[in-house]
Amino acid sequence: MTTAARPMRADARRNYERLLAVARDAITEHGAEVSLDDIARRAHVGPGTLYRHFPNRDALLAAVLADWAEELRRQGDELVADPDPAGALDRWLHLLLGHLGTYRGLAAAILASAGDDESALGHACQPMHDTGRTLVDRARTAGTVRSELTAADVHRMVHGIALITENLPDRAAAADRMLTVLVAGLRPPPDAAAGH
Amino acid sequence: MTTAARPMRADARRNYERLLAVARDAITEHGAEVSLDDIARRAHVGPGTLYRHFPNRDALLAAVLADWAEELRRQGDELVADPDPAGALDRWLHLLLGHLGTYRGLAAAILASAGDDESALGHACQPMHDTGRTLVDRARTAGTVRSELTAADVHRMVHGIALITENLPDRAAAADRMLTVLVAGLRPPPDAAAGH
DNA sequence: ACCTGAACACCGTTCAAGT
DNA sequence: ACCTGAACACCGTTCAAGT
Repeated sequence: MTTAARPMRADARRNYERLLAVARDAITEHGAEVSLDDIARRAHVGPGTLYRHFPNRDALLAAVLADWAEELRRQGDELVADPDPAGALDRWLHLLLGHLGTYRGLAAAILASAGDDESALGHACQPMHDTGRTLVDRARTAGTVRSELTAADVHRMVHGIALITENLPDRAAAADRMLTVLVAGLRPPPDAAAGH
Repeated sequence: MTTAARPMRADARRNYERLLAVARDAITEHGAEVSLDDIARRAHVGPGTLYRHFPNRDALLAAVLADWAEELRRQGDELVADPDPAGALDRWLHLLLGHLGTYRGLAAAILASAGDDESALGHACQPMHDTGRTLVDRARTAGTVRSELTAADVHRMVHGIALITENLPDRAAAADRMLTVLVAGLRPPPDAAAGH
């Protein structure tokens, strides 16, 4: 569902598609905070046309990320079906961190929109958050995640790692080191292992 | 050293002090990304006067944070003198995280300025980074921090926790939970404990 | 030596006028 | 129904003119 199902005038549809393609390129090149004016200019439409199709930056991001979110949801479903709670969660966090590295500024945008029902981006990322909740809750029940942690805590920390590594020259390696720390730290301390 | 030692014309000094006081209030209220124009207006000076005293936002932040950085350096020195490597590092990370929560946007600003020699803020935070490096290196040598981690990794992760918690309603509690995860994850895995 | 504030090049956003 | 682009209220930053 890359495009809306509702019929659209031919020129409007062309503008919509062009804006989406241009936005994807612009965000790839300059990050999620790229100038909306710039996108409109590059798509050869007035700023008003961009706003007609995408009432705010979040809506545009949500549209650009539709396939991105769908792919993450699909892979998340597979992990939810995986019988190993600890392994599935670890793989999910790796997957999530990798996906968050797709565009600069992405982790910050998603973090800011999380839980905001008004935000199109928050809505687009709901399946992702649901997957995380399922996997964290299951791992906590299985005793491989500290009891005091919420799923939101864990997701937020992965977003944090994406945030603080996105401008590093050795981005991927640094992110891996930090995710290893996070994953190790999630485990309950040894003396509490039998408490559940 | 809240003010420069170089002599200054009386009216210039008044403007400097007023800008600093207004900036501190404005940053307390609206975060580190508050409008510089707004600060100039509230201090009853033209924007040019603000720029004359503080050539950019980083310079203003560095001036506002002078006492902040000094206090952190002082407490860091005490911890460097502490004979317990693991305990001193843990207390330092708690201290740092608490200090980063003083102003919204502070962690992001410091993170962006870290290692930039042109940045006044980067310069102001150098003692803080040095303290962290000393404490992390010592703990790593003592075998209580994973060998692959750099001091920058650890500091960055603390900044990340400050970043992702700064807008939460239960900011302090969430930050504590996350720091516990980080501190636990820093430890080398059990099977590598004897490797050093 | 320092201050002032107009001016510039940008933003995001809105909206009256067009087709 | 949709597009256009001028207009508005903001930015950060610079600089010629004042004192």
